[in-house]
Amino acid sequence: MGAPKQKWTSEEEEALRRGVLKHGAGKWRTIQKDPEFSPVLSSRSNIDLKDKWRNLSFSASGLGSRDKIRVPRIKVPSSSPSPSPQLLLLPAPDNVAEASPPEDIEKNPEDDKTSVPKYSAMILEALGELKEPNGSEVTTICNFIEQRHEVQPNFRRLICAKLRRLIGVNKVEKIDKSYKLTDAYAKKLLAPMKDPSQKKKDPAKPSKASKNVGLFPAASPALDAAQAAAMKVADAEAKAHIANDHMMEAERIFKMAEETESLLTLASELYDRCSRGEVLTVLQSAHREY
DNA sequence: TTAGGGTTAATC
DNA sequence: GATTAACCCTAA
Repeated sequence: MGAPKQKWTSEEEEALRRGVLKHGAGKWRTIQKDPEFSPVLSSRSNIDLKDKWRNLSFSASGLGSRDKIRVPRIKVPSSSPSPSPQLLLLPAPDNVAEASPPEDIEKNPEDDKTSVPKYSAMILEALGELKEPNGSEVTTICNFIEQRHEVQPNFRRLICAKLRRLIGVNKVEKIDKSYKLTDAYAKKLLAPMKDPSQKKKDPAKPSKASKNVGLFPAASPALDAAQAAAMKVADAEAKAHIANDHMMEAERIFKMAEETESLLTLASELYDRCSRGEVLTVLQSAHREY
């Protein structure tokens, strides 16, 4: 079709990172025009910067690229204020490397059966319970999911992707800007629960409804308990990651404090000596420091 | 100008 | 076929 996709080079990525550090996320035009970065980013528009940053953030939040180490970012409970764009800054690559791979959201082989379709399941759950005749908007779906589950900061985009996928497999249909379960799929879900004749047919076989772990009220208390346990484990893991992040940040601040203190000491010493009439050159001062 | 939703090409 | 990254479109 059009021009081939222009892959971002590591130089461009680095320039973008530094640009965001310098001007903040959201100042794409400023970054793009900054003489420091414009030579590298000349072939990129401000929109490109925004999109790339979004992709980078997306990767770092645990859903990202194949070739990057990803950081799990589970939404912090309401106790933490909504982060400013600055706080959403990606960690430097070095820091990212410290974090454990965030496969736990959707790719943990341990709980594949429940977590792989997790977001899809949440969507289906939401649509199944919202039951809005004209479908539910993405925002409504997201709000519903947010109220019930721990989600990542930018899970909304993933929800959109999942919705498209569900449309593709005929489980969901799109009406204007809203989404609802397709009649066929809704019937399929309800049939095993509602149709008494089906119950009679083969009670030994597990019904389809019982397969929908996490979708609708679980058929067995054991499933309920398993789900609850899985949620708790995921929650604990998320908290551990957050704690780790905070520790790293604390260490960084501590180092900065140390550096600042030594500078302060140096400055006051220089001041003392100068006030005693000593003549100091910059070289002397620098030498003394290092 | 930006954010966010959507589409498409590339890759696995 | 699923996922990711780059690109496009539109509303605010």
